[in-house]
Amino acid sequence: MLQIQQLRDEKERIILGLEKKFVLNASEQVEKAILLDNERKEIQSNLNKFQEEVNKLSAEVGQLMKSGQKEQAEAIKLQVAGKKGEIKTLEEKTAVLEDSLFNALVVLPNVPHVSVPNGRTPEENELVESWGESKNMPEGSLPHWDLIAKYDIIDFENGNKVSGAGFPFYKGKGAKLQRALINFFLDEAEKAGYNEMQPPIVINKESGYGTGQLPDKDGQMYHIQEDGLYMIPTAEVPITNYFRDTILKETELPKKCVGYTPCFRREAGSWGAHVRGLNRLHQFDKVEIVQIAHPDQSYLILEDMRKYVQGLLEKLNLPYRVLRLCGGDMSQTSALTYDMEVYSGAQARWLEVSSVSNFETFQSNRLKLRAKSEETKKTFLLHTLNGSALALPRIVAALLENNQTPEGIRIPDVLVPYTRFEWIN
RNA sequence: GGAGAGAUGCCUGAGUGGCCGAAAGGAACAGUUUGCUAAACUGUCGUACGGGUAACUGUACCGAGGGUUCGAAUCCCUCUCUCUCCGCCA
Repeated sequence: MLQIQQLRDEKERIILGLEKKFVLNASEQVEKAILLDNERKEIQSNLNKFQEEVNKLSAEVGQLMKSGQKEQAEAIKLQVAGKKGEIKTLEEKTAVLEDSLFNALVVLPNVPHVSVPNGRTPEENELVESWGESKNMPEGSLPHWDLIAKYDIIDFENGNKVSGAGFPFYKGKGAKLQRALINFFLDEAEKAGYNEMQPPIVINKESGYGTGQLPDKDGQMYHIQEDGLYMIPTAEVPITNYFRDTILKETELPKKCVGYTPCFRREAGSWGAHVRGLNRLHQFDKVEIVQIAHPDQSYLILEDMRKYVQGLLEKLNLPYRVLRLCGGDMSQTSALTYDMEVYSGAQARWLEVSSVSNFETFQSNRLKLRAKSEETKKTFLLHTLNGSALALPRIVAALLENNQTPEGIRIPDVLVPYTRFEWIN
């Protein structure tokens, strides 16, 4: 959520940014929020004056009672009682205004970074770099869903029976490959200085708001109504919320965390073409990296995280490209997002395998995630960043497709110590 | 799930209606001194929203939300959470 102070201080930049994300009536929405806040301030300072008077008078009553001047005390009591109605009214007005202001702010998306390209559709994303040869596979190459069936490593039919579409069983070498990838990703992250965490996979409403999944993506999360809990769509949510309501020391920064969790997405409405096999699931595994950074360093750290993810893809020998998402293709909460896409030769298309983002203060504002400056002794909001490192299903799909041979599927060298087999055949 | 106890600042913990935004101790930070793998002393040490260039100042916050009262950390109600014992259990 944007801060009202940002709207005041950088109105023009905010409005332009919102327009880059195609927010309707951006200028009017910003103006409306500022007006609401002006009104709020006025009423609040009015209320504070009344409260000050009441506090002073009440203190006098105390003094008078002590010195036994009962009658004067009674007179002042009446005075105070007269102001109570006014205070009540002002309090109610303040509450209503605060609520309206919140509602006006919470619907605004984050403002994109200056480097974010203009554009509305995925085609307008900017190609930043690419690695490896993205060639189409030779004649007779199979897409991963056929390979899965051929080697019997993932079972969609029984997943369908037991849970529903999008909840497959991984079997035999398919299951071991999952385990290998998770361990490989966690070990790599640890080497890069990330602290491993195993977070809860259900979260409460407050956490959903903290990282911005609520109210925006309400329908995308599985909701356990009876307990008021949501199943996490990504480990970003519990790990970032771990730092909710905290004031860190500058010397502790940056905080680097990594966690593996299953992720759950309802993906309501987006079922259809292009989602065969592993391309889109309701439950999938992902290793997520999260950093809490000083505002001065967050963009350097973002580059660092991006390079880290690219390094993983290179170790797995998967050809990829890096895109800087355009305004229209970015999420509500992000200020700058890089997508990593791996080329699937057999499907002849790019598959998004990772998304690395800087949220600046958009999440930390709601999270109340701050640090205290050593010099000024003031608190300030920190920047939050995260990225998939990596999400399994599409990595598995790409590995299967790109490494298929007549003899079977070749496991990349770096994974063999984890799988303890070299071929799926 | 049953019974009881509790929730105070970074931590421990005092505070049962006005003198409490809150004692004391610890931790941390700064300074002084003695000196050397530290000690002693002194000082600083919550957050948010307003006003002010600033010093400073007003208000709110003692788990959350309501209530009583001229006045609430302190009394009442509701909720949440924690702990202990019992039950159940991976």
